[in-house]
Amino acid sequence: MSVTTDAQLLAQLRRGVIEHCVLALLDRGPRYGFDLVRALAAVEGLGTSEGTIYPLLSRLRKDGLLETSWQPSDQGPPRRYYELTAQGRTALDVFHRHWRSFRAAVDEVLEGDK
Amino acid sequence: MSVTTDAQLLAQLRRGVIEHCVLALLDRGPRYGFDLVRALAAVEGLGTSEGTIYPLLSRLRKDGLLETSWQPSDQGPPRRYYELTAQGRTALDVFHRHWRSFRAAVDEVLEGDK
DNA sequence: GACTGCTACCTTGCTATGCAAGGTACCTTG
DNA sequence: CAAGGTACCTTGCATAGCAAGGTAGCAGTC
Repeated sequence: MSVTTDAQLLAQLRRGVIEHCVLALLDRGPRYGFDLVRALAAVEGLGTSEGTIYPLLSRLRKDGLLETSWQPSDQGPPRRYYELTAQGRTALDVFHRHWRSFRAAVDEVLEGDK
Repeated sequence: MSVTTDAQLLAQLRRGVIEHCVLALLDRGPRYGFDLVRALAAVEGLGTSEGTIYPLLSRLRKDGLLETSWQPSDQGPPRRYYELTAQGRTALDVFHRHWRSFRAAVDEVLEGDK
């Protein structure tokens, strides 16, 4: 048992990145939760589920990184749109820097001396 | 409260990567736990503690990715050296591929349309 | 109107795992 | 023998992804 599967491996990688991928997506314009799930699913390795996204969006809102507004839909129930606050944009910038240096660190260890 | 701190941000990033960084380090030769902690601490962003490493090494050993042997030290208590098994090397290769594609996915989302 | 299916929201409970803190023990130096 | 560094390991907590389940609006079909 255990012996990390591919799925688990990716799940672990997503951790701590998804949050900021959501911010990055919202940096391009407002979006609603269900749509974010689809957008992430379209990117290999970032696919996730509603059980991940909704609690995440709640948290980001509570932390003041996102604002929301309900809007009716042409076809279906109303949607809750999320958009970045100034604080959210700052957090995204901070992450951006961290990501670059982190990525380099991992590359360094992985490629090492090969 | 909450509002992810830099430390927490990095901790989340490390998740799912540390495990394979350890494998990568051991791919260059056997090493003991305490030394791995120091080696990781030397890489910006990958610094972690014994409370992380020892349970991790145990798990990897249980999963058959590592083998261990006790060896006396010149100065101090005996050391438990870890080295990769064939299975461990395979796991490292698998991760390597995942990492590259994951890294590209995140870059794509982050850089997006800027 | 009732049924089906899609869209869209959200919550509960489980699990994995990083880490601070604490504990044990070996060895050397004074 | 006391102190300090090295080295091992465990306990308990907090976080966060996710499967599964729940609610409800809307559209099309019979």
